Amino acid sequence: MSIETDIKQKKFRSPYQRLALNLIYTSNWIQYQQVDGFREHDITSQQYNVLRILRGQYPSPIKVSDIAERMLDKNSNTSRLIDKLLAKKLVDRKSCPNDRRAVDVVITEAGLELLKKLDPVVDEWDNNMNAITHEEADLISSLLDKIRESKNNN
Amino acid sequence: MSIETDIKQKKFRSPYQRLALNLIYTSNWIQYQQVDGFREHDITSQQYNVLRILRGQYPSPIKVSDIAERMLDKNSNTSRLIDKLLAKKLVDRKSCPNDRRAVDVVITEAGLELLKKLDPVVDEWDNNMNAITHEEADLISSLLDKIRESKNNN
DNA sequence: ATACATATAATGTTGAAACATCTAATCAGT
DNA sequence: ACTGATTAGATGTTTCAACATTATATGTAT
Repeated sequence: MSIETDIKQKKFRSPYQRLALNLIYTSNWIQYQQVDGFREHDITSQQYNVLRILRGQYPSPIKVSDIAERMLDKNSNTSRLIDKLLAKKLVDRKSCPNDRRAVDVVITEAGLELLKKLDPVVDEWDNNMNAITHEEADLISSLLDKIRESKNNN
Repeated sequence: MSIETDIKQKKFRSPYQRLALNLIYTSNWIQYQQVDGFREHDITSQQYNVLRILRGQYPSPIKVSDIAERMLDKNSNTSRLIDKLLAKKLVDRKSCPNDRRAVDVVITEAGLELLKKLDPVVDEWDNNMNAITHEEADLISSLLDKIRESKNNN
């Protein structure tokens, strides 16, 4: 459905405004799918995001601040997210030997297994985008990059 | 900056996955701007969203459920959002004469004035997208619509 | 070496989101 | 008209997000 129909707004102040609303709306739409899908695995999208970052580094540990830097939601409270993951034994945490302020985090076997189980589910969500081509997806990605880029140079 | 750099992830499982992450990331990025900008006006993005919906109907009233339907975040608790707006005297609320279950909401003069003050600010955010053209913005919008459309038909 | 600034993570607090439940009004079928 | 189902909105509760503050460790300049 067009964004006009979805939010029942006929006119926008500019194509940019329509795009901004569409981006937020579509992002929410994607995230609802995820929240629903992750619920039965007793994990949140943010926790999943952390686990995936940890897998990207595995078997190397990674500091809490580096995790925070890589998250989609830069405001998330990484300390407490890791508390939750630790309670579920999906990650290990130990003080970093080189810098006693820092804390090293590693994904556990159980964490890796959970991700493995979730991979096909997540792939399926992503592939639900196949109403557009790979090339179109890449085109959007590069245009979004361009949008964010320009603002940083203000 | 490219999404690869922003979230420091070099490889994605597919162009669709990169797009999904980019959409969420960019949506968050847009919303942070808004939260910051609205703060000094003592209003949240969601409250702003409600006010804009109300202005779209002005001077007609609109039911709470109709507001909920038009919101970007379909899960928001519209009742309590309107409580907040009422407390700031930005909206009026009265029982709907035709259906005593329903509640009619109208934006007040103060609400309209606030929106008027915010319009140039919001336009400026939207126009920060001018690293891409109007045509490119419309192209993205229509591709996003296509993505959501396909899922509804599953 | 000391003092001050910065970096890192944890914690405290407040308000909102998420979700379920509840009440009242309306509708639909008999 | 009566029953059950549905709709609309409000409210209760728990968890989480947002933001500020704190504690400790490290870096830097004198």
